[in-house]
Amino acid sequence: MTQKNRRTPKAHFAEKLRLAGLRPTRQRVAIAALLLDGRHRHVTADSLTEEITTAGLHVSGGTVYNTLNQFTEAGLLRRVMVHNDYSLFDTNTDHHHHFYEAENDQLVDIPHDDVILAQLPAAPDGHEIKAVDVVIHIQSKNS
Amino acid sequence: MTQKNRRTPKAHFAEKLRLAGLRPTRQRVAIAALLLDGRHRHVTADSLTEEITTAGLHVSGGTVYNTLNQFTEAGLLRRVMVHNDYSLFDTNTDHHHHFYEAENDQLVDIPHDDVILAQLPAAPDGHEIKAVDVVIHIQSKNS
DNA sequence: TATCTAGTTTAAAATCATTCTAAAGAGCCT
DNA sequence: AGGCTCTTTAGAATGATTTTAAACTAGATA
Repeated sequence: MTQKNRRTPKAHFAEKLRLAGLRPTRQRVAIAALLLDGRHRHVTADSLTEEITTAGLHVSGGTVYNTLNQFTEAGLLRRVMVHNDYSLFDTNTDHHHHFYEAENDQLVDIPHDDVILAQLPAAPDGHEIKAVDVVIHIQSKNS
Repeated sequence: MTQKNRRTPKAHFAEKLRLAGLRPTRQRVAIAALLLDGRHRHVTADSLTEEITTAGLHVSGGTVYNTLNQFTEAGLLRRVMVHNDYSLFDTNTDHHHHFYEAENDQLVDIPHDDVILAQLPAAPDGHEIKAVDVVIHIQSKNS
């Protein structure tokens, strides 16, 4: 069982980063390999750092934050806004929405088509709509 | 022109606070008079502190934060989630949505009826929907 | 392959919004 | 007025994130 996960080799992520306009450094490739493998999930600077450590690697705190921001800027990640305690990033960049349970800080994806916006207001003069985010706040029934 | 704004006297706000389960202290009444006069706007701990100062009053930083949180908890204010730089509070607690322009950190209300949600997913098992927030991210056309 | 340079990473310090603390003060009930 | 609890206060503490300045590296060039 010494076989590493090689389904998606480094070169693939390096290329992905180049296409996104980011120089594929060792750190960025490592983080891309962890976050951009197609699995949809939500991460924080903290949880990502943990993953990196678990993978036997080390990336400085500043770089974790920088990378998360750069990936988001480049459209490889999506920032989810549900509270102001710390930043949440979604590895699913497709257009979709979220359920959020504040009590347990639980975030759950909602497929795009499960929400139908039958009518939207026109953007204010000189502006255009970039994205529409729907957050459905939920709570457990016995509260 | 030494006449003060007395359209909504202190007693009115003290009563409002009592109904909300909050002891009407000098500071809370002062803040209520500034925020709960029916004008719809968005404030931050900072902008509120400024208003208080402009009104010739003083309330400690801790109390400004506590009051904002307590008012929100009591349903007198609504927290708006559009970024994680600092907390934003909306004096309009009616159900409504927002346009948000990140570039200038501009937040604009959208009347409730201007957004029609024709279909929503069912809440996860054991949960119920508490609120649905729609944030329409916009940008100026020449960017 | 050696060299260069702009872009990156690093650890540590700095920032900044927000919360906590312990002591002083103020509603409000009797 | 007395007293009990909840509040306010200034200042310290917290914690996520950003900044710093120096060391490093990807990638282009010679």
